[in-house]
Amino acid sequence: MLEAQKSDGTVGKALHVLDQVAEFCRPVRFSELLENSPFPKPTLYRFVQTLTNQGMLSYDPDRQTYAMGVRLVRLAHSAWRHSSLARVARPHIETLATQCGEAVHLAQLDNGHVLFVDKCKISDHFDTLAQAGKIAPGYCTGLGKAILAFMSFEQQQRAISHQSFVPYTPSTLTSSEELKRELNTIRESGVAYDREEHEQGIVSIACPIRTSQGSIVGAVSIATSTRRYSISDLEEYRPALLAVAENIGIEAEVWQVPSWN
Amino acid sequence: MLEAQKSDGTVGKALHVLDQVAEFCRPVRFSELLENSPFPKPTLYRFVQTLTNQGMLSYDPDRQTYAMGVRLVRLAHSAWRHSSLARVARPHIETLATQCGEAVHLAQLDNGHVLFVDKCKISDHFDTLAQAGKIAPGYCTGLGKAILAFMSFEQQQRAISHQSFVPYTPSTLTSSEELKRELNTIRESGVAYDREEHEQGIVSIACPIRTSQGSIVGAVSIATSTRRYSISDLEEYRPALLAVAENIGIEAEVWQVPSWN
DNA sequence: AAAAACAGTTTCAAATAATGAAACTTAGTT
DNA sequence: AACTAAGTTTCATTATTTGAAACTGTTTTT
Repeated sequence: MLEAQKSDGTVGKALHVLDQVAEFCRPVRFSELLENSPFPKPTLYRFVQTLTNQGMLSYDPDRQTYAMGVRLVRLAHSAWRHSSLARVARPHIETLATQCGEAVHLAQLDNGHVLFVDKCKISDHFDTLAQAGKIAPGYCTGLGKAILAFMSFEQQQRAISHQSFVPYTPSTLTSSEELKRELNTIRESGVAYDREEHEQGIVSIACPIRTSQGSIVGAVSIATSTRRYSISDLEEYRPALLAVAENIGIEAEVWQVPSWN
Repeated sequence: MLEAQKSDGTVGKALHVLDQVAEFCRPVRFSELLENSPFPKPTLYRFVQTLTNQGMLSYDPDRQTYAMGVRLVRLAHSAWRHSSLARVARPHIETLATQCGEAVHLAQLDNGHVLFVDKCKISDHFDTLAQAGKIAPGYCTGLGKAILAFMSFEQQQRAISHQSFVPYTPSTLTSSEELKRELNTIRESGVAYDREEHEQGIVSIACPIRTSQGSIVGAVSIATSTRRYSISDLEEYRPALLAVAENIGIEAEVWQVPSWN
């Protein structure tokens, strides 16, 4: 499912180990890593040692487990400031969140997955940091579909092939054919919906953030609970959402946020 | 000043390049990197290529610059959840921030530098994410001195040797001797002060977060502006601060947050 | 317009570091 | 005490990294 090392030598392999540890979403033992690893025991062992030395992993001697290291949060600070849309988009999504009183999300795509780079919800403003960096699937979220719909054909093919099509809820799209049909609709209308496809009771309206040349850099969405509003209620914010996405796109271009085209 | 690769082979070198890029605090050209690099041109070139392939760096073709890549924010999400004090400390520092109405900071030490892992200020709650992962010097911040004061002798020596002793303000301690004297005082009193040593007009009171075995895991501080309060006003919050630090220490132990002892 | 300077990229043989089967050392069971 | 599983080390083999030098393309100077 996840892969990234076509032929990037030792460094690529070591980074793959980092991904593996991250995927566990909890501190993990060496033997657990070994089971899911393409590398033989001593090789994996040395990678883990090196990464720990380097502060990319941290080792808990009591529990004998490895977790992601603090050095990453230092490095990511810089990433967040310079390579993500978040810094540029922050004021825009704050305004939008205040305006509609719902959770506003901002995402980029990272290797086929929707990467949340910022979140803004007026009622619980302390959740932000815990959310940034979180990943969600591309095929069953508003943000993901909005991004996928506006990629170039080759990128889209590649990204679609990375999707797992796990049926999270009854409304989840479960095949690349269904997804492609939906993406065509989205490309025409300019807006994507999440109709409880990822989580029961959560719906959202999302739209792509693009540069003036039309290259996709990310997506914004407004999410809400079905207990409060329906999809059609969210329609109300459509113009505001589109306007925000456009403004972010323009600013991102000026600030030269890297896109993937 | 920064170093981390004793002998960690190719992977260590590649990660050193990442650090280099991060240090620039802005998108950087290959040639700029080369000037500050211990590696010969083709070697550095290949590292940068590999890291870009891997999404650890991102390349802007228009400006021909490299910046930290989005993959880092994904990886750091996991780091923040599992290796940092932040998750455990969050409720405690929120309470403290509400109580005193000033900015509360949480830090760990990363290679001799104070690494902000969380920040909580009631009046501008959207600054959090932008702050997490930021680094500050250890010798001239309340948080840094609180951590340094309670390290083992060997660690302290190593950490002190990493300090630059740049005189940010007239009150900055500018030699290891002065710093060591101050650290002794702090070790006795259990509290560290920043008397406008890093930034003119900003003072803080900080105290260490330790496990029951006495090993240091981080520090909490309350910071304020001299235009509103003086150091002696902050004294008022000393008991609350100490209590919060103790509680975080206890919880961190239960949750097995990795320490550096 | 030619020449020079510069930034970025490729080549290739030598040097070095990574590899993994097997052996070994612990720590935890039966 | 014997057994088992997890973690660590060894070492000859193999594959990757290395960097001087050469090359290409772009910009600046003459």
